[in-house]
Amino acid sequence: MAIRNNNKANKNAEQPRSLTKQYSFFDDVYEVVRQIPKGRVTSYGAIANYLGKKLSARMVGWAMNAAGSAKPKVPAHRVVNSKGILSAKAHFPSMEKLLAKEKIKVEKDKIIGFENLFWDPAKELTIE
DNA sequence: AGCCTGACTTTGT
DNA sequence: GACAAAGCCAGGC
Repeated sequence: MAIRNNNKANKNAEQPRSLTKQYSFFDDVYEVVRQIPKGRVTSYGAIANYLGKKLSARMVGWAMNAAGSAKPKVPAHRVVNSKGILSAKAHFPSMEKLLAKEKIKVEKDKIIGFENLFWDPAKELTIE
């Protein structure tokens, strides 16, 4: 499918995990999510894939759960599942409204023109 | 340490 | 196209 992206050259993530601070895989997720351009969306799988595919898409969703408590705002509303459905809406009801502000049309919890608005970090961010 | 859960994805029936 | 099952790995208890 068009959405899938078996990128394998992303092992060398540019995210420094060292430093004195505690590093979490969550931080990577937040960072990627924040890179999502306004008016565009991506999927959990795409993010997981970008972070190294070793991870699973569930972790991204799990990270989003904590994202609500993240200090910098994380546009979790721009992250949906592979079908373009607002699966996160159940935990983040305001996302539909936020999407509307970005001119993203949603019908029955599904993003209209999802494939067109899809933003794949592994592709768009040009990994090295 | 061990078991359960989860904002997912893919594959098979 | 709808439903079921398995794989995924980090956190919470």
